[in-house]
Amino acid sequence: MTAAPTPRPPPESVADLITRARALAGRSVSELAADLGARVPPDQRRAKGFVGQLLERALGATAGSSDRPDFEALGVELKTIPVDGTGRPRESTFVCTIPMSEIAEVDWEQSRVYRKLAHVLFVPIESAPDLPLGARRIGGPVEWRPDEAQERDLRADWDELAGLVGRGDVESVTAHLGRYLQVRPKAAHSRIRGRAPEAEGGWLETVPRGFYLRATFTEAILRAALAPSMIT
DNA sequence: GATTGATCATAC
DNA sequence: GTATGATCAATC
Repeated sequence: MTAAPTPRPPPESVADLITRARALAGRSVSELAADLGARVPPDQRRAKGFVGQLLERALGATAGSSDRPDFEALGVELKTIPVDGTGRPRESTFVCTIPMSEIAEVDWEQSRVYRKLAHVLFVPIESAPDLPLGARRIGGPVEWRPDEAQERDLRADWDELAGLVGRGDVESVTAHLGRYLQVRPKAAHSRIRGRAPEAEGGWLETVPRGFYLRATFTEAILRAALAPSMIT
């Protein structure tokens, strides 16, 4: 029960990272917080990123608030994902903000979405409205790289959505668009403005937006990991 | 009950 | 203000 924060060295390999993540499976948020010398926030409405940041520390993530992968040397991104009792994601998954003012000059392979989703370690977190933050348990990690079909679908979504923003139709982009990827506001509050292209060639001040993965998509990823051999 | 649009915490 | 980490809560 040491209270001093213990700096974790970064994992030396993907296998090392997964081994560490597996060692956390079954443990509760309060147990992990105690190990790291962190206090579990008393009001979970004000603790939205707490578990994700706790896992970063526990696993030795290096990127901090930079736009690099969480595990820079491995090129792996860490995502915690809240799941219900059946393992179904309870929320969409934030991917990245949209660089609206320059999105027209970016193609898929250069995009933040492509880079962020190239290699992800998902860590499910048991979650329910009536389950206190500290009592939530950490699940087994799921390493994921998009397969051919998944990348094709994500790219199609990105082409459509980024295309709309890039050609000045940002105001017509709602969260209804996109099969697996969607665009939603991403800001501290709705009065924040960013700059997006206007169809007429000028600039429009509008709320900053981000790309999110729909829960149907992450559900398929988690489900596939639980049924590794559906061939035959 | 699922989904969309809005919001919260922290570091720099 | 930027980025990171996300979930909340009003609405469909």
